[in-house]
Amino acid sequence: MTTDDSPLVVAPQRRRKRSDALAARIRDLISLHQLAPGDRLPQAWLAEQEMKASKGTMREAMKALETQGLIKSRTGPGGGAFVTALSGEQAMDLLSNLFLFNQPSIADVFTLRKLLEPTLVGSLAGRLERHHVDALQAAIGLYDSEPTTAEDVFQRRIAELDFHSLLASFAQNQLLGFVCVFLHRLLRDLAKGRADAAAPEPQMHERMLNFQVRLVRLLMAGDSEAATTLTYDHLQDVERYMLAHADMRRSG
Amino acid sequence: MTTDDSPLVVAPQRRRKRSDALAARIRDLISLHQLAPGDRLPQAWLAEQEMKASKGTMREAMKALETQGLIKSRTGPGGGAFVTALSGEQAMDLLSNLFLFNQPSIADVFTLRKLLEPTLVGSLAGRLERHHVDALQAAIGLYDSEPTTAEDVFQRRIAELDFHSLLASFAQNQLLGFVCVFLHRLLRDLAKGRADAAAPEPQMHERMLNFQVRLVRLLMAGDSEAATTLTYDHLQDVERYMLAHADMRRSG
DNA sequence: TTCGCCAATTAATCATGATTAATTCCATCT
DNA sequence: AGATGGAATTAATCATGATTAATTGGCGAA
Repeated sequence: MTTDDSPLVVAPQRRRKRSDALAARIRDLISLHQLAPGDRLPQAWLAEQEMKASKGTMREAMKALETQGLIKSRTGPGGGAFVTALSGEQAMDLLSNLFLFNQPSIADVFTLRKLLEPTLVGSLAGRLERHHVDALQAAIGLYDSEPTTAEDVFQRRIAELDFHSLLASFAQNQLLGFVCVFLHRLLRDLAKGRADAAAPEPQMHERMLNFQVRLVRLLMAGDSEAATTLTYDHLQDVERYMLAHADMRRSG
Repeated sequence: MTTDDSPLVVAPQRRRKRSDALAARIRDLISLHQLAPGDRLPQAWLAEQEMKASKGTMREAMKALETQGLIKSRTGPGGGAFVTALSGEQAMDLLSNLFLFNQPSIADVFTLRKLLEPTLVGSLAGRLERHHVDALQAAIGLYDSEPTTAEDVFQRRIAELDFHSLLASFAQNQLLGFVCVFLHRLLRDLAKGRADAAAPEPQMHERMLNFQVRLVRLLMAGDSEAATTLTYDHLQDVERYMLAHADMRRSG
């Protein structure tokens, strides 16, 4: 290793900003001291002596940590900066920026859904508590008529995704649940981007409803295998529907 | 130490900070004007007149956007704030905070891996370019001897994950690739947390190597099905190994 | 031409107070 | 008791300059 750090050759990374260094330092201190969510950050760390940074720079560092969901600050007596656990919600907000300019295709999303959700749903069989079932029942879109306006169609598609997200949130495997909920979110975003065109298939809503009711029944009965299969078939159906819809839109 | 269950009232969401409102406003402006990565943010937006915020507050807002990976600022003539696309790397950094306090179990991660990676690898069969193969060959850990020290074992486990991440990065389905790479990252973090204990199974390294060589051969031959199966079996093997290792550690 | 130095440009940081807003806690008041 | 009205506390924001650092582009020297 030579002492040659000529910036012309290897200067992709601009020198780290002080505020970033500060944020990293504080993060390290948190993990070093094993602070848990709810714990307060010693104001000594924030006393800008720590790394000779001025008030404003420290403020930026705190803002960065707050944006990362690591801390939250409260005013008032006993206030200050507190460690928090990044919420799934917030994590998805951050993650969604990844696909802001490079949206995945519907097919890509469904590839993942078909691989993950059947297993997820199967794992729920026989494990639903009363409140789970109640929540699912409440989420089932019990409209008695076919949707009429395009807005109607859109609303029900969203409701359908909400139902799946609710299911996913019950998963024991939180990682699995998180990924699935995020996939649903991607689909919602994709749907919003093209909130138009009425339903090409009048019976679709009926089939959705049918699926939800049957699935809950199977889960309560503890029939894991049937629930898995039903979910897979349903996803296949929905994917076909969405792709056809996308095609329609492209050609129309 | 009491467990904190205070927020029964669902936290009356403190009023949004001005800096956050500013950041949101700018994000909206970006999407409204359809700015693409590389585009420069009109300094008019940043002129603190826009929402009568002072310099410091605006600075915080910019820091938030930068942390979210939406912008980057450059000094010098022609400098300023520029729209950027959040990189996968950065996205994983942000996402990893989600599991900082609530780490998933090895079994949970492998549940996802076994569902996703066989399919991913199968999709690569017959699609590898020359440079892909070269990269894979280079990544194959061609050590001729079994690892000796614990550090050795750790290094090779990391190398194995790197190999899988490299594979995943070649996937057509970027979403699938991203999730898999993130799973590997989780495992690396888990491994770092317990970088100890020498290899309980001397032949493990050999089997890993064997897998990598055979897999590349199958992929080049375009045998999707065999590659899929091989990957699944391999994952099963590695999972068993890691779980046994975790058990050892718990009992030791 | 090619290299290195200088000037111009623009963000980053420093410095320093002052003012405003949110929140808690306690002491009255009803 | 329960409501209410302050203090007291602490973050958030405002204001204002000044100084430092990174970067670009051009100009003259090798």
